Amino acid sequence: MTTTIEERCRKKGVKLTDQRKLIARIMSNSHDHPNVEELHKRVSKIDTKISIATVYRTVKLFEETGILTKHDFRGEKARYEKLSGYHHDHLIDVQSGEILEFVNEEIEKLQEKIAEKLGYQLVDHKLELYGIKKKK
Amino acid sequence: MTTTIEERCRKKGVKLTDQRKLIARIMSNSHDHPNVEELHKRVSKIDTKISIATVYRTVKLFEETGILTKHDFRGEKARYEKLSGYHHDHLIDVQSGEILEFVNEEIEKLQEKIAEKLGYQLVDHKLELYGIKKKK
DNA sequence: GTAGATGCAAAGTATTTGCGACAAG
DNA sequence: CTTGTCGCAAATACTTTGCATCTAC
Repeated sequence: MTTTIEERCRKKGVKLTDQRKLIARIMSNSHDHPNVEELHKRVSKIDTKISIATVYRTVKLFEETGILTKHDFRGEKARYEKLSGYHHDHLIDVQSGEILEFVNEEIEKLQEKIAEKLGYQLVDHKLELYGIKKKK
Repeated sequence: MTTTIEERCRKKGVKLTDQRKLIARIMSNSHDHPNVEELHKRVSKIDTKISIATVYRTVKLFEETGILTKHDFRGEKARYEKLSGYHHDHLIDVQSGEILEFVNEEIEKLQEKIAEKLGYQLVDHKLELYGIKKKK
């Protein structure tokens, strides 16, 4: 895991500082979508000297390097997530704030088709569902 | 058009000030998705005294009243759009910044289905496609 | 007349940046 | 060594808010 990130950094000529390694490691082990403040809190537990400016700089760098993705969910501050191999979208529980991930091939294909019809080649997309839990 | 907005305001007990009427009118006549700064520029041409704070307060109010919707497209400042009767999603040209609107029933239904499968009732969603124009 | 709206400037948030000290390659 | 990074604090960008004044109803 960490090796992969380190390799990716080397390939891009990105210096591997302790701070970056730490942020990479924490994000690799995080299975949620922390915002910068929360991420800073997590890394601070290990490196008490790390500044939030470095966290901001690093997530931005990692986003450009393709290690993290940024999410701007409705009304919230930016959250980050490790870029895992498989693509997925999100469903946000508007009551609890919980975030579920899902994959749906059919919807992916439809999006391509729509873009095509409009004369565009899809380079990216964002699909967010907002819902409330059903009681059975 | 304007009548409708005024009616909606009365129904909600929202006072109809000149500033609000003006903002409503400008948004009704706008067929794009201006951000607050741009909207303030447009209304300022007619009412040179209107403050940007009022524009911020009004778009927020109109959003809650169901007159406008807010969009947070990737990396841009918040944009607003009049809530027209029909629902649509957006395709953003990543090169020119142009925004196209589209409707696709199939995708709407799929989203419902996905939410359902996850045990949720859909209350809202956001679908944005980012693409580059194809040359023929 | 009164509750609520406005304009202004000041205060918040979230994020970025300049700079001298420092560390990676 | 040299180039890029770090921590810090100051700066920026966008948005909200306190307050005295004014306006819709």
